[in-house]
Amino acid sequence: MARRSNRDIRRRQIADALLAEIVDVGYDRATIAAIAKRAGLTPGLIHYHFKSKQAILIELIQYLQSKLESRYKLLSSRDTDARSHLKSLVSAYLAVEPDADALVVSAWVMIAAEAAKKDEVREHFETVVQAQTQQLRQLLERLLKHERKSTLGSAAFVSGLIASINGCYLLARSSPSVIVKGFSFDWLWQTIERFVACQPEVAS
Amino acid sequence: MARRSNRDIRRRQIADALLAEIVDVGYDRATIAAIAKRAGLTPGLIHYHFKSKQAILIELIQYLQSKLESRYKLLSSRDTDARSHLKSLVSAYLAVEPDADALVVSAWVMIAAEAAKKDEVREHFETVVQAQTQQLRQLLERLLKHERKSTLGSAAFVSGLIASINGCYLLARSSPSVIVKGFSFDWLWQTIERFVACQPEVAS
Amino acid sequence: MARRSNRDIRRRQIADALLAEIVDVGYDRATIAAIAKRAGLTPGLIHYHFKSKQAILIELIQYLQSKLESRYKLLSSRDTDARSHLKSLVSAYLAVEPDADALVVSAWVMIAAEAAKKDEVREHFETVVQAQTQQLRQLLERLLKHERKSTLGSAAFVSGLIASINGCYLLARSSPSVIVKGFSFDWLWQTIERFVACQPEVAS
Amino acid sequence: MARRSNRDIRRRQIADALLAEIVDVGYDRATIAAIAKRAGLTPGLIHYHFKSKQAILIELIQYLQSKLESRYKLLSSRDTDARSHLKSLVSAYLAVEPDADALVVSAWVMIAAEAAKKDEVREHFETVVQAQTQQLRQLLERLLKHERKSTLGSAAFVSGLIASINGCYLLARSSPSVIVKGFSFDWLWQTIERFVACQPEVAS
DNA sequence: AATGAATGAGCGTTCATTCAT
DNA sequence: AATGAATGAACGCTCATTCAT
Repeated sequence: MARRSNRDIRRRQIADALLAEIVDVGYDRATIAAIAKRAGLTPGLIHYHFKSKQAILIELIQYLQSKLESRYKLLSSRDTDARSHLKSLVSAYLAVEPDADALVVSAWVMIAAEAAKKDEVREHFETVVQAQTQQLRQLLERLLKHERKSTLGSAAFVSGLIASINGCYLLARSSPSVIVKGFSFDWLWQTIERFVACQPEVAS
Repeated sequence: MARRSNRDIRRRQIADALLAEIVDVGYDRATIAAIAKRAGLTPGLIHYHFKSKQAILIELIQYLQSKLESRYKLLSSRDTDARSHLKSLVSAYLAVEPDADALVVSAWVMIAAEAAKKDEVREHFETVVQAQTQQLRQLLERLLKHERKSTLGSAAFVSGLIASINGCYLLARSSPSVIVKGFSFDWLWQTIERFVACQPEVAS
Repeated sequence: MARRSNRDIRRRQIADALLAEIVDVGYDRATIAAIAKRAGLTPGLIHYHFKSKQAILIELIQYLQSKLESRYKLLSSRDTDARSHLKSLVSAYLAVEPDADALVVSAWVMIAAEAAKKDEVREHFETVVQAQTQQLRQLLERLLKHERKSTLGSAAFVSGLIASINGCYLLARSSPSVIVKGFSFDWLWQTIERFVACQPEVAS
Repeated sequence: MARRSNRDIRRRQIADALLAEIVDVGYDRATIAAIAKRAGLTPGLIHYHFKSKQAILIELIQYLQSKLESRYKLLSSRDTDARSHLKSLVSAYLAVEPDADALVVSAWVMIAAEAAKKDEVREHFETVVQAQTQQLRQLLERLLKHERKSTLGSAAFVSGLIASINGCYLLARSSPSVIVKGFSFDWLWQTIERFVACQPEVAS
């Protein structure tokens, strides 16, 4: 009659609490005590489930990646044409729709800053960025093909888009006067439209 | 008889040491002891010249701003046509030329992350971002006018560019595989060229 | 399974250690390390139980107040006539009986000095002084009524008595040659007797 | 042609600055830098004229003693009858007249607190308290003799008065609600009057 | 699985004192 | 006599981590 392990539930709770703390005060200032309190747990239990604070962050990064993936799948099943499909993804990345995920993207840039400092964090962070890049690239190339445009240079363009998304979130927090609400999406979408427009057509 | 004040020299030394520490370990992990050691000073002296660690950061931000300005003036005097002038500025922002300023831009994103957390830092950071935006906008509009294109939407476009620049630096540190050397400049310049190309012409 | 909380025990231990340190070296020179050592604890634990050094002082003030109250209750139950009741209270305030409470009164003046400098400490200190004043006043007026004397001016007189008590303790530490042992009680009691003697009688 | 030494002027300046700082923040929080600034001097010069911070305090105590003495002499030459003479002295101790000396008495209790902690300071402080006691006693006994009252117990009574004066100043700072303006003088004077009234007459 | 007390290294900061000029 | 930079020890406090229960 051994109790069912609640390991996964607890790890999720803790990662969620770290996410919320990062949004509020950043990773460095997110203390174990605060994370525990927010998760409704005790400090000692945190280290029972995670060997270190950094381990929670890495779990969180992977958790965010899985969220991204399921969102991508949801989008894929819903949208029909290539353009609106891509638009949905960019919109999702930027959390245009005001939902709980707005926190996620807001925290993302704080995680990026931490990844810039710690090698192990960077490894996991980079994996997610690469996945994002792949997703965006596939949708963009689908659009280009549909419009009978060349996909030449689309990989590099997409990398820049990902950088821009992160930049928008960084500046939204550090220079809010420059990035007004709704701006990011418009800018990105127009940049994409211009890219598509400027791509040479392919011969049929 | 009285000692000559070396205040400014020391403050510069200390700000430079903080800059170097930020590049290496970020702002939070840049301890006063490490800053002092790097500057060849004793920890106590740091607080003789600065009232707090944050005060050093703010001095550093202003110092970087003045560097930006002098670089802008240098560019203005050198370049002749609007296009190469703008190109030089973007290139300068991205420290394409391999000089000591590469550290500056590399640190910039870490400072942005700190600005995202502390109000007083944000104030000073934002001022510099606004100044960057102004500079870039002036040069872009000069180019547009020269090419007889409309300047409609140039302000918003420039804000996005600044965000992209910051995003490139963030990802260059947190996802280096995505942002290979030289990529950032190319991407930004192409994005600018596409913007110019897509702008409507103005009637003469 | 869960650990039993020893919070109250620890807080008491720490407050007691602060009390002892204040007696020895005063509040300013009572370092967290010294408090911890005296309590047989580690420095870090002090701040686990108290958010700041000042918080320990405030807890100590409240603890001393509760001690005063219980002593007052004990006296009330023991003494019968008004005069000996009052005498007991004054005697208690001055710790005439050589017990552990001698430390309490000796520390009291150091706490007063700190209260003179920090607003939050003053608030709590003042509350205790007001309570002392009330207690003394009630007993004095009971005595006056018993002797069929007017209670006119008794409130002001009692305030002066409280000031005198504090003054005696201050001088007992800073000018011990002036305040010899046992002096304080005699002086205060005679001053009270003279006050009672000089009060006008009331008509029956 | 050696310059006249300004030693005494500087020492006085510094002691005055310490006095002012004590009034504002107490002795412990009176930093050398703040003392220097208030005196219009530089930090290094403080230790040129005094070997330590404590040495300034001791000089200040002696300086205050000399002030007391000159005030006593002034009073002695002005007042005629014993009662008003005594009243003047008590009034002077309490700085009833709103002059610069109000600062002196306000600082006195802070100095007493410091004397309670440091042996060397206590020595000098005690000397002044003893002098005060002598002055007060002489005037009180002159009054008693004039009124043909016994001087029995006057020495002890005066010690208590000095303690009360200090207590009033302590509480005026740490429990201002208990000691309202003007209260101290009235209380002390009434206590003195009652003492005189209760003293037995002497046979002529 | 869970608790929360306990640890201890390290942080930013203060400041009396010293010293080269 | 005077300057003000420099020193270094000590402080209050933080917090990831450990551990007895």
